[in-house]
Amino acid sequence: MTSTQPSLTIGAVAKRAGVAIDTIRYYEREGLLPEPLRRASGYRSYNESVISRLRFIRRAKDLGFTLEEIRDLLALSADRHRGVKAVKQRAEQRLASIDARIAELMRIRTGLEQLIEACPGRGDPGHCPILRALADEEPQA
Amino acid sequence: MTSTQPSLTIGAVAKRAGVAIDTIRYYEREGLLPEPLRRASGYRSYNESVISRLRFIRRAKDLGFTLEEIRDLLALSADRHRGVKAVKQRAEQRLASIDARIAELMRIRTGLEQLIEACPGRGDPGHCPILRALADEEPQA
DNA sequence: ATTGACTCTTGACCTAGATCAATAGTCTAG
DNA sequence: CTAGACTATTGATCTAGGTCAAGAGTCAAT
Repeated sequence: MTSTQPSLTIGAVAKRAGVAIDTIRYYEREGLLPEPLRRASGYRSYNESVISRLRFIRRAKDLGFTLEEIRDLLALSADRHRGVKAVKQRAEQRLASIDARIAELMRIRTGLEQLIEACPGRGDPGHCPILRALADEEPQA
Repeated sequence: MTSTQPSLTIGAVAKRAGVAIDTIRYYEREGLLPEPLRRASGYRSYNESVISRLRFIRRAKDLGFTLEEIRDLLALSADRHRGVKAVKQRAEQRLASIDARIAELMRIRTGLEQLIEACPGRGDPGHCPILRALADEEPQA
């Protein structure tokens, strides 16, 4: 209904989407953005849809998707009906890898916290549990 | 007491510490390992202490310290008395940044999980909440 | 003495996701 | 019409933490 073809320049797109011009060209090279129309001069000519696609990319990045995964999501999102199942699967995979990363960080966190609690913060480095844990005096065989 | 100077080659050190030869030379360039003695031939000649230092580096890496932070820790650990306080502070900073990273991942996790739960996994992509959230139809001004 | 394994240095290459520089051409307001 | 802003392409650079290759020299066992 309100579909116009305003022919945005790359600079205008960059400003409205909040990304750098170079990033837009980079995404185009990487296949995350379709090749835009060109003016006679060679200038890229965009319509409004590129703005929402750039926002899609940013949101997906914020959710921890890599650009490669995002390229995949974009392809799936264009596949009516068949795409939805695959998109949900990708999201579930992403969730699992986030959970794994959180668990790993929690494990690290626990170890580090115990060391900090046990360290008096002064005195002989030989008695500092942090340094001792890192050095881990191997037992003399 | 049991201090010998076995004059290890870089290959023997690599094998015993479980790292690649190139990694040892890289750490040396980066200032994480002291420059070792050399034989007349130019071969690096190590004593046992480099093994525990390499283990120190690996453990610190496992705790999420960057090589730069580890270089700092190593310098502090050599500073008797004054070092301990600073080491504890570094560990506390590390803990804080781990906590921040966990919190960020939890936030992402929550958002993603809600989308997954709301997605039926089939049907029209226009109704898939994951795709809708990413696309985020901007309200027509 | 030879041979095969080891080591030396220098410098290039890798991932990911951009960012920047150089040089040339284009657009637009006054 | 011109000045200044904008855009084009190609290719280099950056971070972090290494990894690899080439070419030359060394060591140890036979």
